[in-house]
Amino acid sequence: MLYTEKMKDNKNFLALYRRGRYIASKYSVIYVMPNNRPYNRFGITAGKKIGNAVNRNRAKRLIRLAYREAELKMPIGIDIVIVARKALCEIKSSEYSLYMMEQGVKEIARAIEKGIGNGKR
RNA sequence: UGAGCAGACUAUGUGACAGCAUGAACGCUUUUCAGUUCAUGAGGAAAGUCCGGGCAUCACAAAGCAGGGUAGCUGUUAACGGCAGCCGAGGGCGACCUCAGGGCAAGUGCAACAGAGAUAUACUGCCUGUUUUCGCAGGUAACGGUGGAAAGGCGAGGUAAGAGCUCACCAGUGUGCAGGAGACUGUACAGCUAUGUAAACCCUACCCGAUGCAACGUCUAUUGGUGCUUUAUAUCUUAACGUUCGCUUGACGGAUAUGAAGUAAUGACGGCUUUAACUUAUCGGCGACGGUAAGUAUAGAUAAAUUGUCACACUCGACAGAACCCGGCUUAUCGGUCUGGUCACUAC
RNA sequence: UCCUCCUUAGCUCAGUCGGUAGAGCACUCGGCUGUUAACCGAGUUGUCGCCCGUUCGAGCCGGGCAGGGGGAG
Repeated sequence: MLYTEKMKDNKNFLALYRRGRYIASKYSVIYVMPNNRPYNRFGITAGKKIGNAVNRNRAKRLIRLAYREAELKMPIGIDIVIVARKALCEIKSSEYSLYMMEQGVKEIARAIEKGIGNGKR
């Protein structure tokens, strides 16, 4: 990935869940928050609810793929965490990529603008 | 042809484009990052973590107790609670399958309800004596019912009635002899009849030190507290304290306080994949397995890699994802293929 | 990676050493009251998580699965 780091620490995840904005859909929940850095930080959550190891790995793969394809359109300087939902492992990958390219990026951009607005207030 | 038994193998395939991880080479560059090309890239259960072993550490890793495990025999193995062959018991017409399969003839405990009586007894009975009868005393345990189990079973003799009291056969126990590596089998004799339950306590034989790769090792930033090591001073003494899951013994370290110096944590790297390895051939063995020869190199990540889309083919694709590594066991699973026995029916 | 515990009525829990499983709340019916609540009386409710085994007989003993909780690094 071009300008993205992996997010590893649990405290970053927790901070994002508490303070970030979220975009929910049938397949996933996307948390975003500006981080004031020259790069993005990216994390994936695939919990036990989704299923066994095969399903969790598949969900992670699909999210990574979709993020890679949509990366160029993303705003820079945000923390982003995608939480997989159960419906994600039953669909084709193209469907989720498409969703990410068309809706996801727009929603993220809008959420970031709002988030910055909130921060200023 | 149908039904059934045992064992082994396999786990969609091919192509195009895009993408991921590791390694090598190339070129760029002080180096790194990024790039190009090539190679390789999950399983039969990778799972559950139920056993066993390697490896590492615990200062020595010791002895006993406690605790835990195993339980026909012989073999196999690094080891095992696995596996193979055999023995015994049970099931199936059979191929074959199942068995925690040592000891209640050491001790203790438990056995509800029913039943006269549950480890010792006498209700209904039978017989003898006595008695007008009722009943009483004695003998006896075959018959009756209860129960999972009633003191060997069944038949004959015997007797007042009966009883292993006697005999034949059978079951069980012990001893001798024969066979076998052994479990055990066969046979002769003897006295005797002994309820079940050790997946109840327990006894016998054998085995087990503990903790787990987030073990552990190397390098390194910072230093307020904390732990450890070294050293100086003071105090206490040969008993206390500390060390190894519990207890005892042994062994080892003298201990505590204060000051000074060093070191550990964090992070990175190693451990991390070449082996009790795999494939083929051959030899030994009924077999598990072992020996020899040749060949092969075949995941190693750390928020964690094998995928996505399209096309074609068919039997239309189940269960499911390595995390230190092996040998098993158990559980999940769409199907398919092959081999060897068995039974029934039909035809020749 | 490893260690432990639990699963019983609709809910919360008892059930020691094996012998047909209970308590409280809830629910149903009747009484009391002008009516409701409270109170009194009576009653219903279990594949003891699932599957094997040991035993004459398992909620209980042994083994294997499943689900859930807690803990250590």
